[in-house]
Amino acid sequence: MNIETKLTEAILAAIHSLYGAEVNPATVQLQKTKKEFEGHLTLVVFPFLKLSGKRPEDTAQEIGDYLLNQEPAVAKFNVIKGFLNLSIAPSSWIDLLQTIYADKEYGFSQATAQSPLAMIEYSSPNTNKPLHLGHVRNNLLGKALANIMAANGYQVVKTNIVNDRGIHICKSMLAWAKYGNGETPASSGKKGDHLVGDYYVAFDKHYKAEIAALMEKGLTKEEAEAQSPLMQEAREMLVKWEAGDPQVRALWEQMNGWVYEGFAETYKRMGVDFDKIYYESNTYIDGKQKVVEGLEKGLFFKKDDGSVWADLSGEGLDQKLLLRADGTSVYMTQDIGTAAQRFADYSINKMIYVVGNEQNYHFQVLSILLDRLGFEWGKDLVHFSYGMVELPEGKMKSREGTVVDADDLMDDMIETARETSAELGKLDNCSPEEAAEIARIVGLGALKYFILKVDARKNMTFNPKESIDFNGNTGPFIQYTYARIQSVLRKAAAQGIVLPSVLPASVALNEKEENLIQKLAEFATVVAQAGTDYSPSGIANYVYDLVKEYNQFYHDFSILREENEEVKIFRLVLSSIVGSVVNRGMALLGIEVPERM
RNA sequence: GGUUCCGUAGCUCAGCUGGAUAGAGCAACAGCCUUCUAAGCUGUGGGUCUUGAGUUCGAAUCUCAACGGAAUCACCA
Repeated sequence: MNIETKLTEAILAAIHSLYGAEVNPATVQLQKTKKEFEGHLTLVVFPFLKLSGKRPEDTAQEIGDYLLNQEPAVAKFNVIKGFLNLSIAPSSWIDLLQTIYADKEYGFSQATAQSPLAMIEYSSPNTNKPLHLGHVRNNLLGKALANIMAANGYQVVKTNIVNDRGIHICKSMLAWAKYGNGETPASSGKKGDHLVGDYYVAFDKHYKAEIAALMEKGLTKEEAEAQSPLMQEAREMLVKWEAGDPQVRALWEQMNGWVYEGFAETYKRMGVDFDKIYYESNTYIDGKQKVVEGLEKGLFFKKDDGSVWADLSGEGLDQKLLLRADGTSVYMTQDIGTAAQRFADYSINKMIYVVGNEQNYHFQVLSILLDRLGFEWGKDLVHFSYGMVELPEGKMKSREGTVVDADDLMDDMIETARETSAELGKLDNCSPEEAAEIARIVGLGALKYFILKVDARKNMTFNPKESIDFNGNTGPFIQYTYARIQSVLRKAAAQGIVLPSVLPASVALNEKEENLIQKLAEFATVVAQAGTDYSPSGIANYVYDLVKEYNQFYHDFSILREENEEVKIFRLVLSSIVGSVVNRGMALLGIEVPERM
């Protein structure tokens, strides 16, 4: 049993016995003892002064005496002001470690068919351009969140809503048809999403040129934009698409197909995946349907021009458009339709949308609308809102060409990892295949960890040149520690040492070992906390703390050269547990760990 | 202007269900590789936790206000 839980119970018993009072377990504040003081756990006694009617020091002393007599886990204690510092008996540490060691799923809960189902939407790309740095943050957060929810006993469905319709894809299609010479991914050797993205850029270029030419002739910018033949063609194409024009549809399917192939490659490399993908081209009709139903039920209202609105002034918000006067749908309509399809497909208990914080308002509204429309999870939907990724020069602007492409970024990271490994001579004994694999794991690990360790809500700065280094609080540092643990374990195995399944009972622990055990025990709490807080960064920072703690231990105490056989075995087991927890923590973040590096 | 979020070391970030002298990394400086992987370890310097009130025995943490920054308040998605 967890030491903290055990102590909390003992403290409750102490208070009952000493002062005859039942107190709320939440008032028992146990915290880690500060480094400067002796002890492992500290009880804050201030909340109990009213019950004892005594000074803080005396109250702490009384409780300490009681615990020392009644609770075997307490070996000794000291009192400083209102703080009761408890020292835990070594046997309790060993028991705790044994529990963690024996439980391969320590800290995780398995989902059953009865478990609540969480659907997590993330990524949500447009089909007119490749994935960029913003998507990278989204994808990593979404995947990590899915892992964390699963570890907390949810059934998890990962989903993606692809924005595959609208004027943006028509622009790419039109540009390809006009300027493309029939170029395909196969003929050009370009990745499909990049190819389509290039034509999106080409459209913009030609469009800009048209505007400029029209303005030369004396038109205002607005007039020029309205008259641009290219833009008119794009709009006509959208109308044809909506009408189901076979030619336009065929081109649309062909080009989207290229994009999906490209995305699939990027996703695979990034290590993200989906259980179910929805397409807006399929859901927007349902959305309109739902809105019409809502209108009939009197949930929404119609304006004179025929447009349909929701009145949210009761919730302190404005009126929100749901259907245009011409009957076409807007973003909100599509999200309602998507929600309807999802609800029909799965019995969702919790819906989590991983979407940037620029859409906070949208999801506030969506939550209310879904609730009105009768979706059970609508009121409690979670908008897992994350901040923007900025570059040192400022925000990414596609117009200014400062967008960081996801594929390029991963290439760069892996290349940097390869170079660094080579400089350090790490790969001298590896085959080229092994070296490439390690570079991949380390490069991607650096990228993923760098992004995930930051609180998702915050805007973050990403400096491709400087921000990614491999020292300190980074993915490679953690991976490196893991690899070193594996190395020690391999060497031990080579010496014929077999790790026992039961720990030696009477090892004298040093302070570093006690700290490590305490840190390992926190893993379960941290995973649970990350689940309720939707916080991958909580996991990331925990793993770093653990690794840092282990590194100090590693440098202070030799493992394989330890003469006392029992101590050696104990330290090997401790190392292997640290390795296992690090591995599982990183797995929650979607980060691989290498066996050597 | 309304709403939401953020403000902690020179820089990038932890810490936030209120607890003792606020922590890491980077950068700077000084040590440690014939010894389990130096992508490491140790040490030094660096802070009015934006500001001001309030609640409390006790506030970086909770409340309110101000200041600074971001997003949004589109018949774009």
